[in-house]
Amino acid sequence: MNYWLLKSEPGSFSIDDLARAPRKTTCWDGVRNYQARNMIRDDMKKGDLAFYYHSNCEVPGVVGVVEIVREAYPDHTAFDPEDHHFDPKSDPENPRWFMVDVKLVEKFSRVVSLRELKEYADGKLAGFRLLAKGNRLSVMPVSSAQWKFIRSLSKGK
DNA sequence: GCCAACGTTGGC
DNA sequence: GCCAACGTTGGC
Repeated sequence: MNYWLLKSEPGSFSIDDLARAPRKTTCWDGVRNYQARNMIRDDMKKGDLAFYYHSNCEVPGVVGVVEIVREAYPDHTAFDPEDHHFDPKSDPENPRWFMVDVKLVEKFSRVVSLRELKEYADGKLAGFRLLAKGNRLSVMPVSSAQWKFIRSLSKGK
């Protein structure tokens, strides 16, 4: 089983939006980066767990856990000219972008903020992709050691 | 294949 | 709102 981190802007779709969604499940649409696409398409498996990360907001950080409940399938929002994520270079015959479905497992009782995670950049979280300079990936792998550590932070304080 | 211009991301 | 970092595009 693999662990992941998924970024979402809470202004667009927050963990509370997910909590209110039918079956607490949503399709993770709108990924338009090839590295992220490849991980979604090739490496994300049903049953994998992912941190839900709020980006571009007042307190960026990890806010909960989701489970991958459906493996990669074409991101249909790329086919819709009305959609914000429309990409004319993707078509149903030869889809360029993919998405998975995720289900809410747990919303943390507190935010594990980016600021807090950075405190461990040279220790427990050395090498964590999220903390790498200039990192902009919206989907990234998390090692099991990193997972356990961040999970323990969420339960502390 | 190079690289400048441009758009996006995302912390602050 | 600013701006640095990065990815993509397209002319050559």
